[in-house]
Amino acid sequence: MYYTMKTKKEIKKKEKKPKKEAKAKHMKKKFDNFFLDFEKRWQAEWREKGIFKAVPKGKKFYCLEMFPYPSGKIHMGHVRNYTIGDAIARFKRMQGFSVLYPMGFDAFGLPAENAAIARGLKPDEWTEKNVIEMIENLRALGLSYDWDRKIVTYEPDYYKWEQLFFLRFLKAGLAYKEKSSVNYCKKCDTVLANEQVLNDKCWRCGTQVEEKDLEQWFFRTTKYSDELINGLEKLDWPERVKIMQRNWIGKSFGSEIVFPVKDSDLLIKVFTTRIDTLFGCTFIALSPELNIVAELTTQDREKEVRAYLAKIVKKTMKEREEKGKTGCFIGSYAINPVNGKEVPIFIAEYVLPEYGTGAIMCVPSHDARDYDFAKKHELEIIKVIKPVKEENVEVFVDDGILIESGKFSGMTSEKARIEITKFLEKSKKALFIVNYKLKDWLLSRQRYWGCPIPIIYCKKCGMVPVPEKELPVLLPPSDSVEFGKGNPLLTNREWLFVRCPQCNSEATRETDTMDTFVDSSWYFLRYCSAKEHSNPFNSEIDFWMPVDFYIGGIEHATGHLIYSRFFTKALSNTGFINKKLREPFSRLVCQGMVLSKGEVMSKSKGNVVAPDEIIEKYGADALRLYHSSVSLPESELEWNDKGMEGSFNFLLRFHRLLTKTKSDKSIKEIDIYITNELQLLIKKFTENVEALKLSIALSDLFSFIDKFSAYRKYISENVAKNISDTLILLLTPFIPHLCEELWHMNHKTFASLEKWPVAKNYDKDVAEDLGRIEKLSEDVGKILNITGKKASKIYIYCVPSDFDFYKKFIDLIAELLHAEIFVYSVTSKGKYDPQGKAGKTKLGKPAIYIE
RNA sequence: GCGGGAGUGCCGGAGUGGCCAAACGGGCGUGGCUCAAGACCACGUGGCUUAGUGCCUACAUAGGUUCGAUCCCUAUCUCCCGCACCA
Repeated sequence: MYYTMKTKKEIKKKEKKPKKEAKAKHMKKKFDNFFLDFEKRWQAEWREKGIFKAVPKGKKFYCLEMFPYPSGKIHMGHVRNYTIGDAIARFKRMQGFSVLYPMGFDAFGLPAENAAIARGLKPDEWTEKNVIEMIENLRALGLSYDWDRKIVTYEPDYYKWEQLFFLRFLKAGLAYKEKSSVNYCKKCDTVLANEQVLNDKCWRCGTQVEEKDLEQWFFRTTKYSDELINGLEKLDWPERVKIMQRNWIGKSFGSEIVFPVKDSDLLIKVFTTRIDTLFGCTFIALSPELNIVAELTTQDREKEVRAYLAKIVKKTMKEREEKGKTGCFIGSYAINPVNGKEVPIFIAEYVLPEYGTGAIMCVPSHDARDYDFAKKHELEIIKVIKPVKEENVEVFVDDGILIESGKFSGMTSEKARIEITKFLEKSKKALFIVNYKLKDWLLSRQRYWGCPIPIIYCKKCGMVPVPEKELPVLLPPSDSVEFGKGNPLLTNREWLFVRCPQCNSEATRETDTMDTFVDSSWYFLRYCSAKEHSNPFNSEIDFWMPVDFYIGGIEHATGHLIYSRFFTKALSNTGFINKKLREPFSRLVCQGMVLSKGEVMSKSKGNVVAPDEIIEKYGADALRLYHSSVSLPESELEWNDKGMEGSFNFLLRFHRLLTKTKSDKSIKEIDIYITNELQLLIKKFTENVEALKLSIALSDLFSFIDKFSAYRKYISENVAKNISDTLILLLTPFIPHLCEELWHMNHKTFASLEKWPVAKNYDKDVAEDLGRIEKLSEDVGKILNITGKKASKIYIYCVPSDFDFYKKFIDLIAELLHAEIFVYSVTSKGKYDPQGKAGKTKLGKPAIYIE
């Protein structure tokens, strides 16, 4: 009978009985609340003693998390965000910084109002209930906030300042009202800012937005377009956020060119970044929305133009963008100022009314869109740019060398852009211009649950600002308005009708309220002086600002994080805060999402893991540890029940190691070694936390604990105590409750307020010596494991230069290996290696023989 | 289409020129512990090999730079994210 060769392992596997069950027998006992008990106790203790109060003194550190919308219970995303923030706040506090670490609630907003309509609740009651519940949730996590600085944005004490800012911005020309085409969400029954429209849909409910011509309030964010771009350079922010903001602001350098219209006094201005292609311009395209379209339309084309416009009106912006390149000749011709060429004027759906001048010069030879349009409408295509290298493309859109361009032929595109503009500038036909995609911030909302805009409309005086001393304009009580019938503020006549502050005649209030993003654009400033009642800010702001560490989700990259930067600049310019304070957040970190089963946790996907349930089962420390040890803050975090249990088991192990183990017999060399290793741990751990590599810091610490645990019985009590204390302190930012509990057993103080451990010198030689001995015992262990022997005598054959080393540590080795040790120099190997088996080794490693 | 990022073991995820067959955690396997138990401890977990060891093949794929690459460069493929007719 033939048989196939099997590896040792396979044979071994087969021989073994198929046992199991032993493990499965462990019945899950009910959690006995050991951890929960002291977690609650310490939370109460911290609160009673007020140990996390922020006091402006010495070196400061402002640690901030994006405050939550009070939707009810906190979710895993919050836990992740705040666990990281709290670890940093605690770490800095222990390093001796005065730390401002506040929390508040972004309490105004549509969901509260919609809940009111849907469930027959009042927005204020609903919100208040949620705030209370969330505070409880946050407390149960053991976060070290200074709750005295809590902000809730629906409180008049908060929003009255917002109204004051609005009035001053209005005076400074930073706020204005204007009629324009705006995005309107039917479902939310309000207009939306540009930033709140995603792919033509409402960011909140996903409804297709409509365009409406309405009179709306705006903040002049575009005033700071340049500063918003340039300021990014100095900020310690994730590069991707900076890129998103740069793209959003969309600065581009180009030229504005004037095209006179043939047989007319009218002029058409176009914006282009490619004036170098001007000689290739074969038509002009206007946005159908432009006013001059009517004037430029000739009689013979009127019918077609009307028909075309009627067709366009029916399309949404999105459809226009997707469908492509329809257009219509309107009869007039424009004159190219550089060569006098007459070119036809079209209206075309792909020309955006709001960017540049709403009119473009079209060069089908060097622009893909113009090319498509020209093909469709059979227009002339003239090549005026030659590629530097031969290239075989239909439409060459890159820079190259000019041809067929009069005296500019032969120039590079780059040079020609300057020269052509300069040339036309002389006759006032062109100028250099910078264009931005950023638009002003539409801040008014036609809803109830927001900060009222402090304006009054008088029949005689027109628009009148509410006098500052009459602020705040309070939101009328929620039971005095009607919901679900348009803007609820219109339904309360008592609130709506007022006297004009100037002439006392009949007047009405502005019924629009402010976008909730206004509330979140300055809350970080208010934390600095949350208890100040006579002014929005006091001198503490100069101490705490700017925020040193800001953590939150990436979704705010082009919304909140631009608005806040705008607001800081505007407040600085209107004198509310220091002139020099131009940027609110020095360092920004965007934490990754929390995933479950490969997808973002969300109710609709049904993969939500509720933090409060986890806390009930394992305690807050275990949950916090899981969040900080499983992946780096900026990466995504995959939820894993087993991993969660692993974090919990670590707490058990750590607790046991520090409270239940004792030494049998102390060995001096081990004491020295482990103390030395501790120094390395402190150094690396501190560096890693500083660099926000929390999971790496913790994995180093876990390794150290394994080692500490392995040697524990040889470590003298006073050394072990020192190590334990250090470990407790290092872990305090991560698992504060357990650390506080363990610390309390031997000290009267709070671990949370102790000094962060400082590393002493690390001795490499000490580590190397012990490392060699560890390697030796590892080898011995392997041999014993395989042979099943018990070591009674161990022979070590080493090179002559190592002889002294092993001789020196012979007692330690004997102790660790529980055997009699014999050390021989390898020169006499043959003589002392009776079995001839111990000689197979490489330089530097001793040969071992075990009896 | 443009811009950004990433591809490492059964899984999550470190490492970013040699100390790496690869931290730490999870899973799995083998053995120990048989009342400190909600567990714990030891060893193993690419292939072959040895009483400890050594060798080979690996860090998406294909090339290149280098004495030497998971790490640098080039191309390709895949995935994720942001913007999207911005003139």
